[in-house]
Amino acid sequence: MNNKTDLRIIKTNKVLYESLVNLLKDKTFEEIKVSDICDKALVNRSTFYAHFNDKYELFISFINDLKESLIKELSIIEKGLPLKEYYLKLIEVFLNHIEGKENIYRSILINNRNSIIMDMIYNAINEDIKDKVDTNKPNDIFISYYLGALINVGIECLKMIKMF
Amino acid sequence: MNNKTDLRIIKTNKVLYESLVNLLKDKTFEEIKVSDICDKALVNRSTFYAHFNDKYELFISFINDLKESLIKELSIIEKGLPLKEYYLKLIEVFLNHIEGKENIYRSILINNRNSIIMDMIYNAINEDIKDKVDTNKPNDIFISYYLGALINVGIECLKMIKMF
DNA sequence: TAAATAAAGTACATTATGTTGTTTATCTTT
DNA sequence: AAAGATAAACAACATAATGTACTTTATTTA
Repeated sequence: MNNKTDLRIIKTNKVLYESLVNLLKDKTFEEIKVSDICDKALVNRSTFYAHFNDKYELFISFINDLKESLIKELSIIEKGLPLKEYYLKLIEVFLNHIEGKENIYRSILINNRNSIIMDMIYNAINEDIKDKVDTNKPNDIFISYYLGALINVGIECLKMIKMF
Repeated sequence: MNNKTDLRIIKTNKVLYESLVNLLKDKTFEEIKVSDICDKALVNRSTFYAHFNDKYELFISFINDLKESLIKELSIIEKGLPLKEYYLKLIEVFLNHIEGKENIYRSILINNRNSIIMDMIYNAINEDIKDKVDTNKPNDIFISYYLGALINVGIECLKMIKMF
């Protein structure tokens, strides 16, 4: 169950992802049961367990895909920028990223403000910033400050967009 | 089951709180079962359900207590300060608050970076700031920015202190 | 088209939840 | 200090969800 090119595998993974994301619009992650996911995805429960040990694994797998796409988008930022300029570009890239995946992020964040996804964002950006900017500031706390700010603003934007 | 002065009630609430916090040192909140909490607390499971509908209610009740103590500590900040000065005091109060409840916050945040507690902190401070500072900036996003930064720095501090 | 293998289907053991009713222990009040 | 009130323990049960094993069916790949 690890051949990434088999259409059947790709397909069930996809519908399971979609099912989970859709359920997240209405429910907390914790309220969602494996059978809910399978019902909505029209996938047999035993098939689910052939792919994932539990719903957390599904979720994390999904989040990792999100992370990859975020990393890819971050990669357009040049190396060696001074921190301030990097940060400005970062804001742009990050808000675009969220906008592009708006429905997904909203689903996950509205009921949940899910910490796993917060960590994912934090880590993705943190890796990028350490790779690209060489700052001499007392590092982690400094970066943490700006990333906390940025992520929270991202969430706030989502909330606002929701209004309309 | 609502008389807040009955010693029995106070006592079981306390041991349930403590039990949960201790379990959070080793496990994710989601991994913790009601029976785990009861076992560690030496409380019968039916007693648990006499107090709380589920483990979330216990957790939220606990978080609300934390919130109250944070609000109390915030109350020493004067009203009418300009935003910048308010923010400086806020940093001080908040970091002290975390330091005072260090074990609790570490338990909850290490495995979890729990979103419920993040929201609690965010809301407590947000209410305080809106009550005390009258700023004319485009409000929510602005505040969101600084609070995200502040909270993340708090967490980062906890991580660092953990090292020693 | 054949061989490989994923998905569906079925059945079962186990665990966790939530509820109810009874007995025992503890607390409050007078 | 005793009586009445009530919380906690205990026990039993129904239900829901998890996770696993095995067989059959359908799809995919080569």
